[in-house]
Amino acid sequence: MPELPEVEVVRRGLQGPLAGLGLRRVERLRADLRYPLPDMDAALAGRRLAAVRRRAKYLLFDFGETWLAWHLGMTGQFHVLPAVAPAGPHEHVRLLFEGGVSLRYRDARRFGYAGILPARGWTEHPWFAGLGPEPLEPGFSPATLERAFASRRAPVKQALMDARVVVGVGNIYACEALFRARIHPARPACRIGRARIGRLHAAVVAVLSEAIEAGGSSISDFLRADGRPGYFAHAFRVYGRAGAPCVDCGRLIRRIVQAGRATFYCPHCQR
DNA sequence: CTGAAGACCTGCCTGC
DNA sequence: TGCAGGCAGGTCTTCA
Repeated sequence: MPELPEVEVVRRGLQGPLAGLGLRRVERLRADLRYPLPDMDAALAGRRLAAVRRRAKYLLFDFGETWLAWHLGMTGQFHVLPAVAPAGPHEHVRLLFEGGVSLRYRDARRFGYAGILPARGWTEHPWFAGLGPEPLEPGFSPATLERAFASRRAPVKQALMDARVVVGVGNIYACEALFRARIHPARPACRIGRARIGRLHAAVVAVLSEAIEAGGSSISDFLRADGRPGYFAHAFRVYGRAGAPCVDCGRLIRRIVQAGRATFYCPHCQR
């Protein structure tokens, strides 16, 4: 499901209803998702949720000294529901807060995963230690892209999706950003000049910001925590549009496969 | 070191 | 209608 905009939209949807609440109990409806689930009840019951944060595509539930990190994988969803609400399909974990509020985790494919981290030093955890800058923070600049691309012969699309270069850019937004920057997705990263790197940086920032503003992209099963869909999918210019006319030049959008992932681009506009 | 491919798992869509 | 096949937004591991 989610790239950075979707995770950020989920974060904002959870922060309002949950921040400040004490956690009573955690129920696991199965022992593992992608990895074995930690004993969240032992680690967190009785603690108060200070805030819901985000790093890359991970949600970080700040319970003071102890944090809960959660990755949604492809199909993970969080829903805030009354504690008495019946379990939805593929519901695997329930966090029961005070006031009859519960947070439910649903995940059809079970690619998601969760871990308990100490608040001090969480950035050293293997999930976070090697990550590149956040794309919407000052640490991400044309200069950081230029450095990261300099030694890379891989196609620029794969370099852009590499979390060591910049976090949060997945398959959809990589395609969209490259279209906006008019760069061919198969061009080797090291063969992109400074001017085009500047355009690509601006395109990444713009497309992610617009997607967050639109509430994320609901392609198949992304839903916000309140159950509403996001609307950015209507704004895709190339993703999922193989055979349809380019919004700029009218020629047909093409689909290729790079490193096992579908790539959509305009062969006329992108060079 | 880099890069490509496979694996994880289920649901949904297409086409026969 | 039924079923096989292909496809899906992310990451991690393995292999060349």
